Amino acid sequence: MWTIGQLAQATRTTVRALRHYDEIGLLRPTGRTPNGHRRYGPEDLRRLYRIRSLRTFGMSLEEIATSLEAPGAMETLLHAQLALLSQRAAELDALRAQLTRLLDHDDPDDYLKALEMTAMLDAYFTPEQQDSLTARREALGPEAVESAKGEFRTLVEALLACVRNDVAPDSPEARDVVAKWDALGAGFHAAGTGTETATRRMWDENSEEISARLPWSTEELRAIVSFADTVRANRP
Amino acid sequence: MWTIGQLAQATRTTVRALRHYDEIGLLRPTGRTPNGHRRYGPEDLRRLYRIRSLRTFGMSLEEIATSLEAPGAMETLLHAQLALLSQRAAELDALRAQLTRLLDHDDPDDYLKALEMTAMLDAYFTPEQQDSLTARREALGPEAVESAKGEFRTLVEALLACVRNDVAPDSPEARDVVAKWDALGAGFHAAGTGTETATRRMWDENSEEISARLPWSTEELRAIVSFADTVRANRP
DNA sequence: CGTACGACCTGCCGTAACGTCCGATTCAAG
DNA sequence: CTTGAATCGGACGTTACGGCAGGTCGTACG
Repeated sequence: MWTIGQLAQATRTTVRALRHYDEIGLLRPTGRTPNGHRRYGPEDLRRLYRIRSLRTFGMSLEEIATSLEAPGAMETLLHAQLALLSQRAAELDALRAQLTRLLDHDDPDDYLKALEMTAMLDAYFTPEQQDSLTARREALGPEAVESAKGEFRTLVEALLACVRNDVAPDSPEARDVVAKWDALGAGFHAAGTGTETATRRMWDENSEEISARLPWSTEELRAIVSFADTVRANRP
Repeated sequence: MWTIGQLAQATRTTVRALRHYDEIGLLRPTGRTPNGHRRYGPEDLRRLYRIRSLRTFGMSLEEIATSLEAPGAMETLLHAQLALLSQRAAELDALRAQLTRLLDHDDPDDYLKALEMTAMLDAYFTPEQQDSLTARREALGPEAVESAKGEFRTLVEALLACVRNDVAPDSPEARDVVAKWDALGAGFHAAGTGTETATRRMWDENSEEISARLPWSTEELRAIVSFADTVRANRP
């Protein structure tokens, strides 16, 4: 039989934790001395060892309580906990990869924009969609991505010119530049992933933020998007 | 300019979280309408994106606040966070391996004893010491471990016989059996790791619990340990 | 014999990042 | 004008304890 201090020292826990376990009914001491001090016996020690062990595996005290009362539930819960640990490990790896990419970025003087982009992507694309996008970019190769950036600028200027000159939405000229525009975007979206509509939503709802890191104003971008919509609507 | 609800929806956060950020001064809205409703501007949105991004990397709101105020601290903090994530990943892997071993154990009908043992090991051996012990066991091979278990039982019985028959602690018979006992234990301890003294402490402080899963009583075990001590003390 | 000290007791507040619920306003629409 | 949705501030709940306050008990020391 041990006092609470002895038990805490023997199991590398704290007196406070043991009192907490007593409070919530997880580990009641075998008895009390006449003056009210807790007395722990060998059975309590064993139970405490089980508790501490399950806690290192990340179980909550409530889960531990139920698993210790229902003997058959133990194996199930341990397997569930293993699955949970594996899942968390996978998530952690993904996060680590993401953070590594961010730190390896070619523009290391300003992480703020990159941070905003990751959060924006998180808000608009599911993890699978993000994987699809990066896979697509990697398949295209970095030089293709760079040339796409250049083409993007050219197309934006061309569309802007159309808008400024009031080019008719059903003219072959307008149709040609919009077709090129759509083809450029399509190169980055795998079919059936929904990345196109997500991109569109992101573009619509964050045009101000997106324009903040592009050399055109919100109004200009909005104008060309609306113009492109009209052109598509007027296609045969 | 957006209301709190619009901002929450656009960034996949919650109204409550935004109010919380306002409360702690992490993200103050640009202004308020005359009636007191919060109004968020583009600058707020960008800041929120940074906040959410840093949060997915596991930073606390306090860390985020400091890193957003001090622009130079950002890179340092991101690297520190990457190191932290890597460390947690390693810990998670170790836990997963431990839990897998426990579930693969050859005695699957009773996890309770195994759980008690893992907690006991955690309490008495540092992680390095535990690694050293398992490495030693694996180097010896499973058949050697099994034969050691048998030899262990034989030696315990021999020591018990010595105690019961009041064999003199300086007799060659006693010295022989204690030498064999020490040699058996030494086979599992790598030199300089401190596992021997840790094992001894564990044995002394948990003799009741250890005896609970051995076919001898606490008193018998205590008696042979004390006898062995005497024999060692009487060695030339 | 008094007292100082250590170990124990109960009870209460604090933590991080919000979730949830409350009653009171205020907005937008019909 | 009324109704439903959105917003406001305030308060409490969550997890697994840490820490502190104020009181009790036993013992060792001067």
